[in-house]
Amino acid sequence: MLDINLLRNDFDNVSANLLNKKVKLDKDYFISLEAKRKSLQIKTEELQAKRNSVSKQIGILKSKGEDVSLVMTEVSKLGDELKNLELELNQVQNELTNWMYNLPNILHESVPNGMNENDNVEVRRYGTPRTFDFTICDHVDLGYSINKELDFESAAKISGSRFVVLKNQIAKLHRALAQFMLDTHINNHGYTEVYVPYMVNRASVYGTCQLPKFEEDLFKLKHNDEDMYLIPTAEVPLTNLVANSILHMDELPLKFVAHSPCFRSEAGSYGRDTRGMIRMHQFDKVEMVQIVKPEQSFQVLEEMTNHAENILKMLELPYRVVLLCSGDTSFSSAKTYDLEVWIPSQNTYREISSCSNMTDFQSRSMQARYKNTLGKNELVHTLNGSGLAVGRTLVAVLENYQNTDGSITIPLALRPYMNNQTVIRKL
RNA sequence: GGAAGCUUGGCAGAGCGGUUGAAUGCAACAGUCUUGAAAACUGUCGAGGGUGCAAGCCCUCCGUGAGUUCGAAUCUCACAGCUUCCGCCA
Repeated sequence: MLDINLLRNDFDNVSANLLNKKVKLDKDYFISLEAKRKSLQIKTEELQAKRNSVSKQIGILKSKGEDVSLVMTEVSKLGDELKNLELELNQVQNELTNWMYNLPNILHESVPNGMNENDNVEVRRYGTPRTFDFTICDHVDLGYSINKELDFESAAKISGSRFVVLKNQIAKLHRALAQFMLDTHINNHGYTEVYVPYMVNRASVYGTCQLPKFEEDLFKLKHNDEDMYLIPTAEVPLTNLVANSILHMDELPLKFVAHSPCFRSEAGSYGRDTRGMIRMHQFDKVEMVQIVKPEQSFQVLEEMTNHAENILKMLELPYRVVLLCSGDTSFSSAKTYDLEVWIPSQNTYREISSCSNMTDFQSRSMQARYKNTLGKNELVHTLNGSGLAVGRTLVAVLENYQNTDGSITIPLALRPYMNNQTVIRKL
């Protein structure tokens, strides 16, 4: 959530910034609601103060054994008026915070302006897409001809569309990828491994700001009359680890990494990426999260992007780094780099990781703070990045490492995780 | 699923319905002493919000939500979480 004081003091600048995210703020609405809130709050607190002091007087008078009936009748009249005021104030405040929760994060000055993904800026490239001297297959055909180890048919039968069943060598390759990614981030990049719940409560999804705006993207469950949500990314449980806490300066930065399934309803993406396992309701991801001091967050974003890139480098997959333009930067993010891996069958780069600096946007809703050098409580900055999406990495490996005979060469980095197997082929 | 106990500040732990936002201890921070550190001593020290140029003043918060009362950490109800015992279970 944005800082409401930013709007009170500098509405026009905030408004101009958010316009780049294609969000138009209603100034009149905000100003009138704020005015209403202010007068109501002042009146309410005045009455509360009066009630408090009179009640205190009653206590003092009674202890002296004096008569209190006169004061009692005076204060008892306050009751109804106060109750109504409190109710009204509550409504106005709810409306205001609700409105606030629907405003996106402010963009960093280094983010280029643009409408959509066409305006994103390529920052750098790694590797050269391989030239094939035979007709290539996409991962669906490859997986089918390798003993149906990539099995969409079975998944459709037992669950529906946008699910996949992996078997035997490909299932093992999928597992190897996740293990390899985890180990690399733990051993080379200094992250702490965390195992997290795959269902979280409502407060957690509010904490990382997926709610209230993106409810329809989530899978929702009922448990004991309470809403539970399947995590759309491990970012939610990992980041909420520091919700409602005050951290010590020396604890920062916190670096968490988790491997988890992710669940997304993909509402509104009908017809997009229907073939293959690019867009699934359930996919695995290795997620990095960092909790850092505000002044370091943009430096850390560069580092975290490098951490994700290292996985692709070690797998020797061609990719490029893209700085998202204003219109393509997500709701909670101030700045985002996407990593796009080369997908031969589509003859293009496809998103495989997204690294974002959420600045204090999430920490404000989570109340995640640290005691700074002045001894003041200050909101931390939170960052997250995929390191990487395991399913899409599997796609990339299958397609980039395919051979004329339909077999797949296993990347060197993964062989230790595959009993030193070198090739996946039809058995 | 059944039964009992518990839930207070960063932690531990007091708290007869009335100047209690909360004793005390630890931790933390600042200072004195010390070549430096430790110890000792002195002082500061919960969070969120409103208002104000500011100093300050005010409001809210003792698991969560309702209720009783002029007044609730303290009483009532519901729910949740934790601990222990029984049942079931991977």
